[in-house]
Amino acid sequence: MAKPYAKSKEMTELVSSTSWIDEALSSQDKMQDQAWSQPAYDTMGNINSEEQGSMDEEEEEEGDGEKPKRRGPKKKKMTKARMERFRARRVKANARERSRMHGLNDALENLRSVMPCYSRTQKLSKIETLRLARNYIWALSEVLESGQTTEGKGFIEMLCRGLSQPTSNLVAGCLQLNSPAMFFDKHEEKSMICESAIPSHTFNYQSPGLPSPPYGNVEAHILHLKPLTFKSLLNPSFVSHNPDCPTPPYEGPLTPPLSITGNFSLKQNGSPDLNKSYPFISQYPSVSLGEGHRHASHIHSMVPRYELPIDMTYESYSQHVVGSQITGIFNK
DNA sequence: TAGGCCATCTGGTCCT
DNA sequence: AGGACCAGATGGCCTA
Repeated sequence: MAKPYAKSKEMTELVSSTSWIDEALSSQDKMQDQAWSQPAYDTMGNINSEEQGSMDEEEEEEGDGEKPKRRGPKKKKMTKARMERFRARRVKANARERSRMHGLNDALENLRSVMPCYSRTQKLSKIETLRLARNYIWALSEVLESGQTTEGKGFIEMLCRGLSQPTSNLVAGCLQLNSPAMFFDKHEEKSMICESAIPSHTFNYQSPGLPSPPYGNVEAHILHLKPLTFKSLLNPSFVSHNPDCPTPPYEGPLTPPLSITGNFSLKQNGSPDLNKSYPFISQYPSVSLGEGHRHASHIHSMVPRYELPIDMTYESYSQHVVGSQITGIFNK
Protein backbone atom coordinates (compact mmCIF):
# COMPACT_ATOMS: atom_id res chain seq x y z
CA MET A 1 0.00 0.00 0.00
CA ALA A 2 1.32 3.36 -0.90
CA LYS A 3 2.02 5.43 2.12
CA PRO A 4 3.41 8.85 2.56
CA TYR A 5 7.05 8.39 2.17
CA ALA A 6 9.19 9.03 5.17
CA LYS A 7 12.87 9.20 4.48
CA SER A 8 15.14 7.27 6.70
CA LYS A 9 17.18 9.16 9.22
CA GLU A 10 20.37 8.58 7.34
CA MET A 11 18.79 9.74 4.15
CA THR A 12 17.46 12.87 5.74
CA GLU A 13 20.81 13.67 7.20
CA LEU A 14 22.47 12.87 3.96
CA VAL A 15 20.28 15.26 2.04
CA SER A 16 20.47 18.03 4.58
CA SER A 17 24.18 17.81 4.94
CA THR A 18 26.44 19.64 2.57
CA SER A 19 29.22 17.17 2.82
CA TRP A 20 27.26 14.24 1.61
CA ILE A 21 28.37 14.57 -1.96
CA ASP A 22 32.01 14.44 -1.17
CA GLU A 23 31.54 11.40 1.00
CA ALA A 24 29.31 9.76 -1.51
CA LEU A 25 31.69 10.52 -4.28
CA SER A 26 34.67 9.23 -2.44
CA SER A 27 32.93 6.05 -1.37
CA GLN A 28 31.60 5.48 -4.81
CA ASP A 29 34.96 6.20 -6.29
CA LYS A 30 36.41 3.62 -3.98
CA MET A 31 33.86 1.09 -5.05
CA GLN A 32 34.38 1.89 -8.65
CA ASP A 33 38.09 1.86 -8.22
CA GLN A 34 37.77 -1.64 -6.94
CA ALA A 35 35.58 -2.58 -9.82
CA TRP A 36 37.78 -0.96 -12.35
CA SER A 37 40.90 -2.39 -10.84
CA GLN A 38 39.71 -5.79 -11.94
CA PRO A 39 41.08 -7.13 -15.19
CA ALA A 40 39.22 -5.76 -18.16
CA TYR A 41 36.95 -8.13 -19.94
CA ASP A 42 35.47 -7.80 -23.36
CA THR A 43 31.89 -8.51 -24.15
CA MET A 44 32.59 -12.17 -24.53
CA GLY A 45 34.07 -12.43 -21.11
CA ASN A 46 37.62 -12.83 -22.30
CA ILE A 47 40.38 -10.96 -20.65
CA ASN A 48 41.31 -8.00 -22.77
CA SER A 49 44.59 -8.61 -24.49
CA GLU A 50 45.55 -5.01 -23.82
CA GLU A 51 45.42 -5.64 -20.14
CA GLN A 52 47.49 -8.72 -20.51
CA GLY A 53 50.02 -7.16 -22.77
CA SER A 54 49.94 -3.77 -21.12
CA MET A 55 50.15 -2.02 -24.43
CA ASP A 56 49.46 1.68 -24.33
CA GLU A 57 48.40 2.11 -27.89
CA GLU A 58 44.94 3.53 -28.01
CA GLU A 59 43.85 2.18 -31.32
CA GLU A 60 44.74 -1.06 -32.82
CA GLU A 61 43.57 -3.11 -35.72
CA GLU A 62 41.31 -5.83 -34.57
CA GLY A 63 43.07 -9.00 -35.29
CA ASP A 64 40.24 -11.31 -36.19
CA GLY A 65 40.74 -12.36 -39.68
CA GLU A 66 37.96 -14.89 -39.58
CA LYS A 67 34.93 -12.75 -39.04
CA PRO A 68 33.59 -10.72 -41.95
CA LYS A 69 34.71 -7.12 -41.94
CA ARG A 70 32.32 -4.75 -40.29
CA ARG A 71 31.24 -1.50 -41.80
CA GLY A 72 31.44 1.77 -39.99
CA PRO A 73 34.00 3.05 -37.59
CA LYS A 74 36.23 0.45 -36.16
CA LYS A 75 35.58 -0.39 -32.58
CA LYS A 76 38.40 0.85 -30.47
CA LYS A 77 39.87 -1.53 -28.03
CA MET A 78 39.76 -0.57 -24.41
CA THR A 79 43.36 0.13 -23.70
CA LYS A 80 44.40 0.98 -20.22
CA ALA A 81 44.53 4.66 -21.01
CA ARG A 82 41.13 4.59 -22.64
CA MET A 83 39.73 2.68 -19.73
CA GLU A 84 41.02 5.28 -17.33
CA ARG A 85 39.61 8.10 -19.37
CA PHE A 86 36.33 6.31 -19.67
CA ARG A 87 36.24 5.71 -15.97
CA ALA A 88 36.97 9.34 -15.20
CA ARG A 89 34.24 10.41 -17.57
CA ARG A 90 31.83 7.94 -16.05
CA VAL A 91 32.57 9.06 -12.50
CA LYS A 92 32.05 12.68 -13.50
CA ALA A 93 28.86 11.85 -15.32
CA ASN A 94 27.57 9.95 -12.33
CA ALA A 95 28.29 12.88 -10.07
CA ARG A 96 26.50 15.20 -12.45
CA GLU A 97 23.57 12.91 -12.63
CA ARG A 98 23.36 12.67 -8.89
CA SER A 99 23.55 16.42 -8.62
CA ARG A 100 20.89 16.82 -11.26
CA MET A 101 18.58 14.45 -9.47
CA HIS A 102 19.17 16.22 -6.19
CA GLY A 103 18.21 19.47 -7.86
CA LEU A 104 15.10 17.82 -9.13
CA ASN A 105 14.32 16.54 -5.67
CA ASP A 106 14.92 19.96 -4.19
CA ALA A 107 12.41 21.40 -6.60
CA LEU A 108 10.00 18.69 -5.67
CA GLU A 109 10.53 19.48 -2.02
CA ASN A 110 9.75 23.11 -2.73
CA LEU A 111 6.59 21.96 -4.39
CA ARG A 112 5.71 19.82 -1.40
CA SER A 113 6.22 22.75 0.88
CA VAL A 114 3.51 24.78 -0.80
CA MET A 115 0.99 22.01 -0.95
CA PRO A 116 -2.03 22.38 1.29
CA CYS A 117 -0.83 19.47 3.33
CA TYR A 118 2.83 19.52 4.17
CA SER A 119 5.04 17.72 6.58
CA ARG A 120 8.77 17.34 6.57
CA THR A 121 8.66 14.03 8.31
CA GLN A 122 5.96 12.36 6.32
CA LYS A 123 6.38 13.27 2.74
CA LEU A 124 4.12 12.69 -0.14
CA SER A 125 5.68 10.52 -2.75
CA LYS A 126 6.91 12.19 -5.89
CA ILE A 127 4.03 11.09 -8.02
CA GLU A 128 1.48 12.03 -5.40
CA THR A 129 3.07 15.42 -4.97
CA LEU A 130 2.72 16.08 -8.67
CA ARG A 131 -0.85 14.88 -8.69
CA LEU A 132 -1.77 16.96 -5.70
CA ALA A 133 -0.09 19.98 -7.26
CA ARG A 134 -2.10 19.54 -10.40
CA ASN A 135 -5.30 19.26 -8.38
CA TYR A 136 -4.36 22.21 -6.25
CA ILE A 137 -3.88 24.44 -9.24
CA TRP A 138 -7.10 23.22 -10.70
CA ALA A 139 -9.00 23.69 -7.46
CA LEU A 140 -7.69 27.21 -7.00
CA SER A 141 -8.65 28.00 -10.56
CA GLU A 142 -12.14 26.79 -9.84
CA VAL A 143 -12.28 28.94 -6.75
CA LEU A 144 -11.25 31.97 -8.76
CA GLU A 145 -13.56 31.32 -11.65
CA SER A 146 -16.68 30.10 -9.95
CA GLY A 147 -16.32 31.65 -6.55
CA GLN A 148 -16.47 28.27 -4.93
CA THR A 149 -15.39 28.26 -1.36
CA THR A 150 -12.26 26.56 -0.19
CA GLU A 151 -14.03 25.45 2.92
CA GLY A 152 -16.18 22.73 1.63
CA LYS A 153 -16.24 19.18 0.51
CA GLY A 154 -16.03 20.30 -3.07
CA PHE A 155 -12.60 21.75 -2.55
CA ILE A 156 -11.36 18.63 -0.87
CA GLU A 157 -12.86 16.54 -3.60
CA MET A 158 -11.01 18.50 -6.21
CA LEU A 159 -7.79 18.14 -4.31
CA CYS A 160 -8.21 14.43 -3.93
CA ARG A 161 -9.05 13.53 -7.46
CA GLY A 162 -6.85 10.81 -8.78
CA LEU A 163 -4.83 10.58 -5.63
CA SER A 164 -4.20 7.29 -3.93
CA GLN A 165 -6.40 6.53 -1.01
CA PRO A 166 -3.73 7.13 1.62
CA THR A 167 -2.93 10.49 0.13
CA SER A 168 -6.59 11.33 -0.11
CA ASN A 169 -6.91 10.46 3.53
CA LEU A 170 -3.98 12.62 4.32
CA VAL A 171 -5.23 15.64 2.45
CA ALA A 172 -8.77 15.26 3.62
CA GLY A 173 -7.59 14.78 7.14
CA CYS A 174 -5.52 17.91 7.02
CA LEU A 175 -8.23 20.05 5.55
CA GLN A 176 -11.03 18.68 7.61
CA LEU A 177 -9.06 19.03 10.77
CA ASN A 178 -8.44 22.63 10.00
CA SER A 179 -11.91 23.36 8.86
CA PRO A 180 -13.95 21.86 11.63
CA ALA A 181 -16.91 24.02 10.90
CA MET A 182 -17.22 22.33 7.58
CA PHE A 183 -18.54 19.23 9.16
CA PHE A 184 -20.49 20.70 11.95
CA ASP A 185 -22.60 23.07 10.01
CA LYS A 186 -25.16 20.60 8.94
CA HIS A 187 -27.08 18.22 11.03
CA GLU A 188 -26.66 15.27 8.74
CA GLU A 189 -22.95 15.71 8.74
CA LYS A 190 -22.88 15.65 12.49
CA SER A 191 -24.74 12.44 12.27
CA MET A 192 -22.23 11.00 9.88
CA ILE A 193 -19.47 11.67 12.28
CA CYS A 194 -21.26 10.30 15.26
CA GLU A 195 -22.51 7.25 13.53
CA SER A 196 -19.51 6.28 11.58
CA ALA A 197 -17.95 3.26 13.14
CA ILE A 198 -14.42 3.77 12.15
CA PRO A 199 -11.78 1.23 12.84
CA SER A 200 -8.76 2.25 14.80
CA HIS A 201 -6.63 5.10 13.71
CA THR A 202 -7.33 5.66 10.07
CA PHE A 203 -9.31 8.38 8.50
CA ASN A 204 -12.37 6.84 7.14
CA TYR A 205 -11.96 8.42 3.82
CA GLN A 206 -12.25 5.14 2.12
CA SER A 207 -14.80 4.01 -0.29
CA PRO A 208 -15.91 0.43 0.06
CA GLY A 209 -15.45 -1.49 -3.08
CA LEU A 210 -13.01 0.98 -4.38
CA PRO A 211 -10.03 -0.45 -6.09
CA SER A 212 -7.27 -0.51 -3.69
CA PRO A 213 -4.54 1.95 -4.10
CA PRO A 214 -2.71 3.12 -5.83
CA TYR A 215 -5.11 4.97 -8.02
CA GLY A 216 -8.64 3.85 -8.13
CA ASN A 217 -11.50 5.46 -9.83
CA VAL A 218 -11.47 9.13 -9.16
CA GLU A 219 -15.14 9.60 -8.75
CA ALA A 220 -15.38 6.63 -6.47
CA HIS A 221 -12.73 8.18 -4.34
CA ILE A 222 -14.56 11.35 -3.76
CA LEU A 223 -18.15 10.34 -3.85
CA HIS A 224 -17.90 7.94 -1.01
CA LEU A 225 -16.29 10.26 1.39
CA LYS A 226 -16.89 9.98 5.02
CA PRO A 227 -15.55 12.43 7.49
CA LEU A 228 -12.64 11.49 9.61
CA THR A 229 -13.19 10.50 13.17
CA PHE A 230 -12.28 13.18 15.56
CA LYS A 231 -12.32 10.51 18.16
CA SER A 232 -9.19 9.02 16.74
CA LEU A 233 -7.69 12.42 16.35
CA LEU A 234 -8.24 13.18 19.96
CA ASN A 235 -6.18 10.23 21.00
CA PRO A 236 -2.68 11.50 21.73
CA SER A 237 -1.14 8.21 20.74
CA PHE A 238 -2.59 8.68 17.33
CA VAL A 239 -0.74 11.90 16.94
CA SER A 240 2.55 10.77 18.25
CA HIS A 241 2.80 7.27 16.89
CA ASN A 242 0.53 6.82 14.01
CA PRO A 243 2.13 6.82 10.59
CA ASP A 244 -1.08 8.05 9.10
CA CYS A 245 -1.06 11.14 11.22
CA PRO A 246 -1.95 13.79 8.69
CA THR A 247 0.18 16.61 9.90
CA PRO A 248 2.79 15.78 12.47
CA PRO A 249 3.70 18.47 14.91
CA TYR A 250 5.02 21.57 13.36
CA GLU A 251 8.74 21.39 13.34
CA GLY A 252 10.26 24.28 11.55
CA PRO A 253 9.87 27.65 9.98
CA LEU A 254 6.80 28.29 7.99
CA THR A 255 6.84 27.48 4.37
CA PRO A 256 7.02 30.44 2.06
CA PRO A 257 3.78 31.85 0.75
CA LEU A 258 2.99 31.16 -2.83
CA SER A 259 3.03 34.21 -4.95
CA ILE A 260 0.20 34.59 -7.34
CA THR A 261 2.67 35.37 -10.05
CA GLY A 262 4.02 31.93 -9.73
CA ASN A 263 7.15 32.81 -7.85
CA PHE A 264 7.75 31.85 -4.32
CA SER A 265 8.10 34.87 -2.16
CA LEU A 266 9.73 34.55 1.18
CA LYS A 267 9.29 37.20 3.78
CA GLN A 268 12.69 38.27 4.86
CA ASN A 269 11.73 39.96 8.04
CA GLY A 270 9.79 38.21 10.70
CA SER A 271 6.15 38.73 10.15
CA PRO A 272 3.98 39.60 13.10
CA ASP A 273 1.62 36.98 11.80
CA LEU A 274 4.22 34.32 12.19
CA ASN A 275 4.91 35.23 15.75
CA LYS A 276 1.37 35.05 16.85
CA SER A 277 0.40 32.10 18.87
CA TYR A 278 -2.31 30.76 16.69
CA PRO A 279 -3.98 27.50 17.47
CA PHE A 280 -2.96 26.68 14.00
CA ILE A 281 -0.95 28.88 11.76
CA SER A 282 -1.87 30.18 8.39
CA GLN A 283 0.80 29.55 5.83
CA TYR A 284 0.03 32.70 3.99
CA PRO A 285 0.60 35.86 5.90
CA SER A 286 -0.57 38.88 4.07
CA VAL A 287 1.68 39.89 1.27
CA SER A 288 1.66 43.01 -0.75
CA LEU A 289 0.20 42.35 -4.12
CA GLY A 290 -1.02 44.53 -6.89
CA GLU A 291 -4.64 45.46 -7.25
CA GLY A 292 -5.21 42.82 -9.82
CA HIS A 293 -3.93 40.20 -7.52
CA ARG A 294 -5.95 41.20 -4.54
CA HIS A 295 -8.77 38.85 -5.17
CA ALA A 296 -6.46 36.00 -5.99
CA SER A 297 -4.46 36.70 -2.90
CA HIS A 298 -7.57 36.65 -0.82
CA ILE A 299 -8.68 33.38 -2.31
CA HIS A 300 -5.32 31.87 -1.76
CA SER A 301 -5.20 33.02 1.80
CA MET A 302 -8.47 31.26 2.38
CA VAL A 303 -7.05 27.92 1.49
CA PRO A 304 -7.02 25.91 4.63
CA ARG A 305 -3.40 24.99 4.71
CA TYR A 306 -2.08 24.74 8.20
CA GLU A 307 0.43 23.01 10.29
CA LEU A 308 0.16 22.43 13.97
CA PRO A 309 2.56 24.32 16.21
CA ILE A 310 5.16 22.08 17.64
CA ASP A 311 3.72 22.01 21.10
CA MET A 312 0.17 21.43 20.08
CA THR A 313 -1.39 18.08 19.65
CA TYR A 314 -4.59 17.42 17.85
CA GLU A 315 -6.18 16.96 21.17
CA SER A 316 -5.16 20.31 22.52
CA TYR A 317 -5.95 21.87 19.22
CA SER A 318 -9.39 20.41 19.16
CA GLN A 319 -10.06 21.45 22.70
CA HIS A 320 -8.75 24.88 22.07
CA VAL A 321 -10.47 25.59 18.83
CA VAL A 322 -13.47 23.43 18.61
CA GLY A 323 -14.00 23.28 22.29
CA SER A 324 -17.37 22.33 23.54
CA GLN A 325 -18.67 21.75 20.09
CA ILE A 326 -16.71 18.57 19.69
CA THR A 327 -16.81 17.65 23.30
CA GLY A 328 -20.56 17.72 23.27
CA ILE A 329 -20.71 15.39 20.36
CA PHE A 330 -18.30 12.89 21.76
CA ASN A 331 -20.04 12.85 25.09
CA LYS A 332 -23.16 11.57 23.47
C1' DT B 1 7.57 -11.89 1.38
C1' DA B 2 5.61 -8.77 -2.01
C1' DG B 3 5.03 -4.33 -3.43
C1' DG B 4 5.93 0.64 -3.35
C1' DC B 5 9.22 4.13 -3.40
C1' DC B 6 13.60 5.68 -3.75
C1' DA B 7 18.69 6.72 -5.12
C1' DT B 8 22.12 5.56 -8.05
C1' DC B 9 24.49 3.82 -12.06
C1' DT B 10 24.58 3.38 -16.83
C1' DG B 11 24.29 3.84 -21.83
C1' DG B 12 21.96 6.29 -25.40
C1' DT B 13 20.65 10.59 -27.65
C1' DC B 14 20.75 15.35 -28.54
C1' DC B 15 22.87 19.74 -28.40
C1' DT B 16 26.59 23.18 -28.05
C1' DA C 1 34.34 16.29 -26.63
C1' DG C 2 31.55 17.11 -23.05
C1' DG C 3 27.26 18.30 -20.75
C1' DA C 4 22.20 17.76 -20.14
C1' DC C 5 18.55 14.84 -20.27
C1' DC C 6 16.26 10.52 -20.31
C1' DA C 7 14.86 5.82 -19.34
C1' DG C 8 16.04 1.13 -17.92
C1' DA C 9 18.23 -1.73 -14.48
C1' DT C 10 19.42 -2.63 -9.91
C1' DG C 11 19.40 -2.91 -5.10
C1' DG C 12 18.09 -0.93 -0.49
C1' DC C 13 14.58 0.43 2.74
C1' DC C 14 10.09 0.23 4.59
C1' DT C 15 5.48 -1.47 5.48
C1' DA C 16 1.41 -4.41 5.25
